[in-house]
Amino acid sequence: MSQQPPPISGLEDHLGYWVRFVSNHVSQAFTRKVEARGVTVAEWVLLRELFDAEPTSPSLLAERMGMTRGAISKLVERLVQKELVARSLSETDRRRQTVSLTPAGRTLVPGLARLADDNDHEFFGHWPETQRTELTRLLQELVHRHGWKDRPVD
Amino acid sequence: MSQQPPPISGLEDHLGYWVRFVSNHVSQAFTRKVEARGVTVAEWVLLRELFDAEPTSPSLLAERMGMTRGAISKLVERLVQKELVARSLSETDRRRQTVSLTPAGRTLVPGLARLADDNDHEFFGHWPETQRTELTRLLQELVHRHGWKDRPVD
DNA sequence: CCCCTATAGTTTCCTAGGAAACAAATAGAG
DNA sequence: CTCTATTTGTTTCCTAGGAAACTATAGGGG
Repeated sequence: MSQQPPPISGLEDHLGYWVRFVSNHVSQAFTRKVEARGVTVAEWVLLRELFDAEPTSPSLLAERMGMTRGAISKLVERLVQKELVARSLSETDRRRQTVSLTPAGRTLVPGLARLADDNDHEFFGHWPETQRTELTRLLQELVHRHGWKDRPVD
Repeated sequence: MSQQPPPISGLEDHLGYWVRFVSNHVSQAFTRKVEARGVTVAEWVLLRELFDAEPTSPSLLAERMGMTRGAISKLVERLVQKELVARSLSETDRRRQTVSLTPAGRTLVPGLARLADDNDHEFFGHWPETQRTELTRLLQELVHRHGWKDRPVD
């Protein structure tokens, strides 16, 4: 007949809290690293996307990255300013454009990929291989279960 | 004597990528839930903070939440507008203020805590208890190892 | 052909938060 | 006591991205 304490959970009581905690810090660290090369994380993702699938249209990039076309439009414009990416207009359909890496953009990607490797190693490198694999598997399973298709940007 | 393929890692090759992937989606889902109650995630964190440690100063909130004083200033102002939080001025030191929950604010917190519970259950509830505990332990270990003290907001 | 609709990309308006300059108040050295 | 340094909170300026309106173009039914 004792009274229950009111079950008001705290911030730390959720797994989502800890995932976000780690994610934010890992991301912020990566942000600092890439910004030292003059690029944002979203720009890195777009560049890496182009590296494999070039040329592409802004709409496809928007879909693949899970961003709006408006955001992609501005993102591409910034990269054009930095001369890492080039836009070209379709001749058959004048609505369409095509986005591709400039030589400078293509040259930049491997270095950025290395930064991502470093960042991952910095935070997770102390875990045994099996640990990392297991965690990756769990998270991938979650992503697959929910059918999420975008790229995590920001 | 075969040539090595150039080792340019892809986005999915990093554990940080998968952590961010899951974190973003879990967070976005939570954002939608709390916004249906008219608050943002940052506001929820601040309210939950006050619920246990009231009254507090904006500076302390900034420190505990890992945000700038400027951001807290605006955040508190928004919550004052929504009448969930009240500011009061110190009499002994006229620079200082004190922030506390209004009755409406205090009433709101348990419902929001329930939303957080729901959200966590929605994404992680299908895992066995041991799985969740193990993952939480891993992430907490990481947080502790790096001495991170802020609250993950956003 | 003409009109209606759909599509591609852009632009405008809005929000949240960081950085840094700022104002007001206090503390502390002398 | 006074002058300087520090602390507290605010404000201004800036950035990135979403939502939705907008422009230009293409496609398709009649």
